[in-house]
Amino acid sequence: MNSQSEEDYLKAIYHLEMDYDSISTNSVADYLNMKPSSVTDMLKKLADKKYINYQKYKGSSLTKKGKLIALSIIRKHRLWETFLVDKLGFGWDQVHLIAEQLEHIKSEELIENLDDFLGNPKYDPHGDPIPNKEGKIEKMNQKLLVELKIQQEGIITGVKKGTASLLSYLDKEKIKLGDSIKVIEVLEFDGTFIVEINNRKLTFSEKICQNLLLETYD
Amino acid sequence: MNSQSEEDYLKAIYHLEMDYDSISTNSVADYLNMKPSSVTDMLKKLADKKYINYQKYKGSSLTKKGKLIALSIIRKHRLWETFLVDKLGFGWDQVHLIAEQLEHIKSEELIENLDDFLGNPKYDPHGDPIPNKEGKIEKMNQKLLVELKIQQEGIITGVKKGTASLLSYLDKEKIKLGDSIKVIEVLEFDGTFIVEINNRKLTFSEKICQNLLLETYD
DNA sequence: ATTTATTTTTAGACAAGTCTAAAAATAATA
DNA sequence: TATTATTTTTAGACTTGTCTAAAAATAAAT
Ligand SMILES: [Mn+2]
Ligand SMILES: [Mn+2]
Ligand SMILES: [Mn+2]
Ligand SMILES: [Mn+2]
Repeated sequence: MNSQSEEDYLKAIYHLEMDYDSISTNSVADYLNMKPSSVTDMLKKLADKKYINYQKYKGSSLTKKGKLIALSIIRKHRLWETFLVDKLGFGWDQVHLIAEQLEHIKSEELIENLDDFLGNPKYDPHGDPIPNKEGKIEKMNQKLLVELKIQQEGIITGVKKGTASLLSYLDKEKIKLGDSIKVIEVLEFDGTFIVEINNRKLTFSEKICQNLLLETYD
Repeated sequence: MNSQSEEDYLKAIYHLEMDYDSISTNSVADYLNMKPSSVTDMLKKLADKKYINYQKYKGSSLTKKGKLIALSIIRKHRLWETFLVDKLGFGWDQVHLIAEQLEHIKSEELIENLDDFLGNPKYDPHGDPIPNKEGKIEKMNQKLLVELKIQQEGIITGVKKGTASLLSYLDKEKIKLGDSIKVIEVLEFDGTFIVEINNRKLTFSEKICQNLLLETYD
């Protein structure tokens, strides 16, 4: 049985591996708001358990075993988030901290029953794919809006980390996850995007475009 | 913020106070499968926090503050049990251990939304009353079937602790919580009860009658 | 190629929560 | 009441997960 801490570390390393090749001790510390010395201790323990490949001073990576555990925690996290939004009426910007706790509840049966109860959803309220029981997860062809060319289309799947306030703005503009978005024009002067969503033309600042994630059709 | 351990101790003391006047260190240790020395340590901490009245060698009792915390944990426990049975299709005999974990999730809003989602239930799947947000709990006029006189009626609310197998028997006989039960006859020879449930006459051994809890109308 | 800066690990400490073994207090029995 | 048994507390140890401060390794800059 793995502790809550161990699970959070494995999840952190998994997320960092999405963005970087080699995972440094400091990057894990930053991610988890922990001191590097604490991280070193935990990395040693996770390596003992064969959940990560850890070489002193060189960095870490998940083993197959560790990756499966990380994915099972992410599965639970995203299913609980879906429950909180779909069934309990929470907003997508309110569920993360609660799911951070719920993801550690130990019961195989619980999570499978929850999955069925929710209608076996494929995406969580932030548009992130939910891994299946076997740890298979859809690899998203995800791009930032700012990376799209004129006339290119995509489906809104989420926002970048640390931009929760963007969610409220989208809400206010009645823009939801799953909405289709098409680039009409880009102003060279300040990088402003003119886009079309739900048959409406809207103007997005460059900053918004740098933080809005889309799934594209290529 | 109270730890999971502190919450479990407070809940244990609350339950013990239902059955006994003075709560001994050893009784808490037995209840939680812990060593008495560990309990002493925790009792001191809970007393420091003004959650219990603790006097060396004399025993403990919950303060108003401690009782409110215990009741809030019990509220969460019973709401989660209701969720697991009503929404996720668990049996009443499968939910306790999972609720034992879920009861410690920290979020006021979560539990109030869950309460609404479940339709503000008054009783959990074992027939135990669910405390309200303010810590008010219905005092059940609960009796064992064996205590009823001939012609007296009651509503099945649960079974005594440690008799989980009785639940399966009742299930098999299509008897549910909330069913009304009436004593028709008591055989003096062996204490067998003849009762009426759902317009059926049934025979219950004395042992069953000593473990079946009813709410009576007096 | 040295020197300097950064990253990472080690060493040692601490809090929480548990345990065992022994001492002290209380209760039961002779 | 004196002795014995039981309950409860104390003393000291251990594990987990965290921290600070210092040392060691690696990377960057002169
Ligand atoms: Mn977590
Ligand atoms: Mn999410
Ligand atoms: Mn618990
Ligand atoms: Mn219950």
